[in-house]
Amino acid sequence: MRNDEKPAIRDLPLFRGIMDETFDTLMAATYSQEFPPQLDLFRQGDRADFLHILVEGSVQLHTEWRGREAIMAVIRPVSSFIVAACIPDAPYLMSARTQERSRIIMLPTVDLRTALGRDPALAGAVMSHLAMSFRGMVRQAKNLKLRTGRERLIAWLLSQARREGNLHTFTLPFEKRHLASYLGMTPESLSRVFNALKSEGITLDGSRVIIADHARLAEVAGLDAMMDDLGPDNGRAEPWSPHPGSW
Amino acid sequence: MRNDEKPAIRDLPLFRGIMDETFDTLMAATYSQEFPPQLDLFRQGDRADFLHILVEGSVQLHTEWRGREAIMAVIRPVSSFIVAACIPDAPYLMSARTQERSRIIMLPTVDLRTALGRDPALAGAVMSHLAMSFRGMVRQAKNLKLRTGRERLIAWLLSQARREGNLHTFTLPFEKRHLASYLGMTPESLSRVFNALKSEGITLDGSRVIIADHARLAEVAGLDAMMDDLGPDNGRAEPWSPHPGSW
DNA sequence: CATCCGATTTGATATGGATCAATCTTTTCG
DNA sequence: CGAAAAGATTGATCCATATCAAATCGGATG
Repeated sequence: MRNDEKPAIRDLPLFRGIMDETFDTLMAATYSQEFPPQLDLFRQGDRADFLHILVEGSVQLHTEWRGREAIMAVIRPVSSFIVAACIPDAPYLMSARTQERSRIIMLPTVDLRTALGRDPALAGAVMSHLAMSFRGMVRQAKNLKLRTGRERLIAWLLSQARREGNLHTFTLPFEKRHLASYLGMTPESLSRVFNALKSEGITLDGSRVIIADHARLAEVAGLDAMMDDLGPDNGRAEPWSPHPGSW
Repeated sequence: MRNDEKPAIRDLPLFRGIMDETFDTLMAATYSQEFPPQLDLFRQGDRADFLHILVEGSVQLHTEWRGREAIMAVIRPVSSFIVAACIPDAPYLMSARTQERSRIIMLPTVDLRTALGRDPALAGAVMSHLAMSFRGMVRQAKNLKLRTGRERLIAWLLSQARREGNLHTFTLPFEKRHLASYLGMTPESLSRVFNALKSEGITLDGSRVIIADHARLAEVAGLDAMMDDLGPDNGRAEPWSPHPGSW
């Protein structure tokens, strides 16, 4: 592993509070690898042998069934992924492929498990990570059950703008067909919905998204802290009324 | 809390391996309550003050947005729920209501957190629980993205039959409109799909489901260990080929 | 056991979104 | 730079599923 990567990894939620000794032991057990774009890292059903940490590039977690496929998540650096498969030593539920050239640190689950037994703080960190992962997936399922494709797109665009820190404009971080897949629709439908959104003040210039009036749209679209990932403080503080209309 | 309930609770994945002292301390902090049917236990957005353990009855976790609502999970005894909201001290992402008369043990998150700091085994257990919860929600999201309503229903029926231990017949554990909501469709659609499934050898007698040829259907329907909850050993042992066609 | 009310089913219709096909754009690479 | 490939858009059509309305069914209750 390269030394300039260490600080960022050390600062991951997964490792932040743990003992230096634990961290060093873990890092000593890792392999670091550079992967070309579009490379399959593992497939759903494979035994989860490694905890992965994405240091550079980006990775798609996707799933396939009977010839259909859908992107479940896109990972960006620096973050760990598929922790949940490593803990119970179960097979991966999703496949992974690099989206672009990526550098990935791989930690054998054996070593993770050993460290877990030794450093309670690590267990705590893993716990938090899993809790947040779970909540993220709940959000995704809620989106799929309660919103139409159009609504999911608007919500995603607004959330993404917030994450990027620019409420007015940002560049799509992946191809439109992948966004479509992530949102659970076809590329054709996505294209049409984008067209329809012009009237709402959302315009496209290639892969650049321009949002005319973020605040108004967030209101109209029903952006919701319980359903959308609204940034770092998301769902912690509660500046909204928890029971609208209850008082 | 009633004493005859203790053994079942002690045996929860969440508490199984922990120290007796931890368990006793935790139990001493709990409130036990009996709730009538259809009672709201909490609503999404509420601060997560309690870890819940369902001892008797059944509970629906559901979610609402703009007048639409969907059931995300149905909990049956004995099991803990909404652990994931307690860990990071975040608001509930789902609302809960009793489906029938239910007895619920409530453990203040404060006490849970104290115990977590004292007993590493508890942290381990929570970790496992969260990992499995996450995987369950991934399965649900995969279902929604990759399958049609018809396919989701078939998969659910077959899985349910396995869980109940009778591959041939079982009784629906809740009303059809709730099943529809859980599967992400309207009651009308569910009814029509059931009708269409007669030709596949699935018949309905009131709330009794009869499956003519489970094995054949499981094959035809593409029941999949990576997507369906196939029972206790689900996704652990690997009696299937991880890469169909790879050798 | 008759009544009532909610759950379910059935029917008719509307619509979101998929599919298939063709064209246009952008990127890649010799 | 220019051809080829891949991605995106547009158009036409089809299908799954929602919606709205009405008719049954079935269980709870007095």
